[in-house]
Amino acid sequence: MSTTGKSRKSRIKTINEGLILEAALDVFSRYGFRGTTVDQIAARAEMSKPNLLYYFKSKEDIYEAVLEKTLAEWLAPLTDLDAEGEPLDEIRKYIAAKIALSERNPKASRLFANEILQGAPSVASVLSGPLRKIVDRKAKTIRAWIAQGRLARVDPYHLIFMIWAVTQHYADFEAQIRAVLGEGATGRKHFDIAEQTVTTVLIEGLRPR
Amino acid sequence: MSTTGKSRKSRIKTINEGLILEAALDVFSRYGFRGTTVDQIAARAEMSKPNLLYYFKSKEDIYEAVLEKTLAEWLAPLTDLDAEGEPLDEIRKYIAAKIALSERNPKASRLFANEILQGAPSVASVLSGPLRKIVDRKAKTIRAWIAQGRLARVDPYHLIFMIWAVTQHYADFEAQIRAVLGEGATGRKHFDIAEQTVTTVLIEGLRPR
DNA sequence: CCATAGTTTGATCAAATGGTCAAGAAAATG
DNA sequence: CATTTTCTTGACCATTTGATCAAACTATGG
Repeated sequence: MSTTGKSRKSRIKTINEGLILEAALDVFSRYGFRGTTVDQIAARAEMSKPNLLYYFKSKEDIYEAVLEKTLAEWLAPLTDLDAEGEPLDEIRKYIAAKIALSERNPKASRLFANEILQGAPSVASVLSGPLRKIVDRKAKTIRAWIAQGRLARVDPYHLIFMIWAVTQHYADFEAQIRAVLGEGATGRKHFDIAEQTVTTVLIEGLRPR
Repeated sequence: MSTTGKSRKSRIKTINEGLILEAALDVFSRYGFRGTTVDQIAARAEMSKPNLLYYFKSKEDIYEAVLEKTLAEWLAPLTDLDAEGEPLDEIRKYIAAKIALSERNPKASRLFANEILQGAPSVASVLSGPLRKIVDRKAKTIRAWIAQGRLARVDPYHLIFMIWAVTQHYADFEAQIRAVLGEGATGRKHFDIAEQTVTTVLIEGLRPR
């Protein structure tokens, strides 16, 4: 979509679609698909409901759009795990990237969490298709590292699940973490400690013995 | 309204309240409070909607009841972490207990996850009250273990968060795990590998150095 | 400054939803 | 077995919700 293409988006259209997707992420990430109303999204986007439905035909269309936009970013870091690199370094980098993502865009994480909690009705095919393919590939990489004695003997799949769990937890359970640490526990310092703790335990736990 | 005591519950009442709470856990754990309808709960409980509302005044009443019933069980294992025990053993037991809970009652975990994702509107006071108190106490225990050189130097709070994350992940993200591992990956074997992986990495990662 | 394409909204609709109520059916009680 | 209490439900209600539409408004290119 450039200035010359056949279907150039008007300025207004671009802006409004952006506003809608942003508002939709806000609401869907909190209440899930069924718990969200179109009025809520429209209100957050400061737009009338019919106007919102002028840009997206239905609530489901909005959901699909915001989910797709989010999913790519959310799953990308795993691809960067490099078989040629030093195993513990690669894993450390992966953890750092995922925690950074949780800090920068927690709503994306929660949107995804909500979708999975509800049984992944909209992304089931992505999970058992593309995602599974990447994970299978990376599992092979990890297995190779283990065979070379450069990593502790652990199940590669569950290792990946563990990393997902501990990194996304900071976005998904933010409310709980804030309550336990006290409201003052916001900001970068808290994420730094989190990353350091997670990294230390996992890396030491994965060191070959 | 009784024979002896001041408020003995009739057989039918006991049975039906149980059916309702079970059905409610089923639906709330999947769709969250806002995404759940009273009709859905009534249908799962094989009961008419007015009849259901005869036992619980409102949707919110049902939610509070099922949440409270679940919360106690869900948070209990942490209490058992014993300052007098061997640190790595205690943590191993705690992990085992939490994973067992995820396997036995994944819906409870998902109910809780949904509540937290939505900002913990109904359990905020529990989180910043009783839960926080327990966690503070256990954090002190962990700190003492570290001071005695019996545990690696990590932040106690984030260690607890890590354990919550990796154990509850198997319940909360079940749909994703099934998709990635293939549908055949159900059953106890898969949970055994999970527990072994999680335990190995965390325990080795926490061994004092 | 007109014409066309793109944008916005008030009014409206059918379906879904949380909740009520009166009246009937079943249990418990004496 | 008569009566009182508990339980159950069909019918109903006010709101909310997803979606539509015609009419009005605005941007923009010629």
